Amino acid sequence: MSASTKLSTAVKAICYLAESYPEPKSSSQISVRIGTNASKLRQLLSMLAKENIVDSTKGITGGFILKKHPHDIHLQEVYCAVEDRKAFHLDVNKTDGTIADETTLFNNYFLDLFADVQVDIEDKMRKIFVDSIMEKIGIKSNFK
Amino acid sequence: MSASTKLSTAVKAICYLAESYPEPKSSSQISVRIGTNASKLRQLLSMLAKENIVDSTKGITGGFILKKHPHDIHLQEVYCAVEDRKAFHLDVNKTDGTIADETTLFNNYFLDLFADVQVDIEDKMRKIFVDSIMEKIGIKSNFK
DNA sequence: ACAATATGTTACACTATCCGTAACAATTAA
DNA sequence: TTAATTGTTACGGATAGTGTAACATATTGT
Repeated sequence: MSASTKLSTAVKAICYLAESYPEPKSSSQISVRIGTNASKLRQLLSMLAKENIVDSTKGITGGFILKKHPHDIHLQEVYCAVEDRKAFHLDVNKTDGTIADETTLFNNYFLDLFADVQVDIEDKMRKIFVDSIMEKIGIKSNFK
Repeated sequence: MSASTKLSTAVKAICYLAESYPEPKSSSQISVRIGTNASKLRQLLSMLAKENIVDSTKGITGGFILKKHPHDIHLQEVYCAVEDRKAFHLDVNKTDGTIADETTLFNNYFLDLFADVQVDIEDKMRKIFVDSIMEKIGIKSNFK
């Protein structure tokens, strides 16, 4: 899954869990609602569980429930939870084995620039909370 | 070529042309210098030529020369010259044929957000000029 | 006029990544 | 014990990235 797809899919799932709180929802239930397949969804949700954003229980009555208030979940933490690589990763044409030549200096310059961009994006995402998204979409939260 | 690779490669070529100005350099000369293959490089440089950033001449004594002062070239215009798609494109999980449902609302929200990010990035790039990069790398410009 | 060499463009194979799906062990509740 | 769920891994098909080749076109030098 690409980074941006992971983020949007995870947020969709979180919003659905907020709406249906406190009823646990299975991965297949969520998948039919938000249009992703259940297996990939479980991958995302298990990562969210490790960051204590959702809770998961196995067994017949099991499923996922929201663990954190939508007002306290911002996009950056969702992103970091589901994306192992550096967010919105950007590439440069990597040089061959030769040591610190001019091309390497260029690459380092652009890697620094792209890292800066990365920081900007994360700062932006840190200011956006799930409850504001739900409000815009028109979904009511039943959390707590 | 990925968007970010195109940008960094194009800037490398521009810096090299600024350094060797006004001597025209062939795509193969540039390629051995910056470590990309000549064919892909010609693709980038022909796009830069269409935006009047470089000039190209055919024939035995031909090649590419810089047309614009490094102080007047910012990264955003280089990017737009070499990238046809929207810069730093980000994706959402596109919905199937069904019309404006909840998932579509979500996707539109995230597409808007990603477009915002895009604007931020371009604004950042608009403030960075090639001459400042050359200075940091340690390349002297012989333009004009 | 002709040969040599450059750009500009298209195409192709190879590779890596993305995406949906399946499979299965571990766990839990009825 | 049985059924259903999570958590994880793996796999095939599709898509995109990458390096290279090929060739038409244009231009210079002899």
